[in-house]
Amino acid sequence: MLEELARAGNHPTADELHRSVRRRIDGVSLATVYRGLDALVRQGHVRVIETAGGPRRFDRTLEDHYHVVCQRCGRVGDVGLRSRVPLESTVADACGFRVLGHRLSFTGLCPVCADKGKAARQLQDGRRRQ
Amino acid sequence: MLEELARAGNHPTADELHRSVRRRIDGVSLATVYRGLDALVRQGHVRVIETAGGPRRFDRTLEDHYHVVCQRCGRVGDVGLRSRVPLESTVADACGFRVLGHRLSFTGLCPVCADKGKAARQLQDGRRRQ
DNA sequence: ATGTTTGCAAATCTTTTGCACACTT
DNA sequence: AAGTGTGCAAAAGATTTGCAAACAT
Repeated sequence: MLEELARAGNHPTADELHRSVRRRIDGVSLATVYRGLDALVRQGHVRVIETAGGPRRFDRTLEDHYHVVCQRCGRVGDVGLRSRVPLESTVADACGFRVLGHRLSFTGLCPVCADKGKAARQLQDGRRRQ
Repeated sequence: MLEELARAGNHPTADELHRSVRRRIDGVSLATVYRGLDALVRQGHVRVIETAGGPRRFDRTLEDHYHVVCQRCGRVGDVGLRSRVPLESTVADACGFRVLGHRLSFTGLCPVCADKGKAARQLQDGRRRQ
């Protein structure tokens, strides 16, 4: 149900999803979206993407994969790569914690913002040469 | 100045730092701590640790290193390990973004919480056997 | 009738900001 | 007097929660 609506965006925030859902069923509150997402996450149908310093995003791809976050617009992309992170036992030795998992994400620029950046730089170069 | 006070905890949140600072200089507001930290970060004297789903923490260790976050109490430890993360160009190929960096952290249990967990488990085992 | 699901508004938590006042040069 | 730094209170953004009304069984 909410599952169906999740495809309205690829890695939506609760708020984005709320807007999408609202388009078909009017009067759905943001709280309901949060509660629905929470249920779906608890049932394992949806995964949470915790991006540092940004709203939570939700992902209906369940296979293990990493994410790349655009540092300009926040858009999130998938990175289908098997882990190359140091073994957890190695880390445990290095820090004294009992290590249970890791969290890895990449930062950069999405295609759209990379283009914008390029355009801006060319504009500057132009001005400099005037 | 604030630098000096940062050693009141190892990876303090703004709030923890505020409490520490307050102990010596009374009447310092949380806003001032935030403003001071912001300045120190901009000057490169302090680094920010963005922990997924928790308050920001601040780190006066400037060398590159990773962190391990206790999933029970939020305590943060250092992990001095050189990166073994896939090359950024490899990732870029896999996702279409212009990849500029990565963020890696480990999750687990700090020594204190690991002990608590162990104690709790032993208690349960005891009950089960009664 | 009982239990679950909602919408709404208010509370929460972390961080930022507007503003007036103090302190400096 | 102009500039900087501060406290306070309010705003901000994301998420959660209490509660009463709506719905379902």
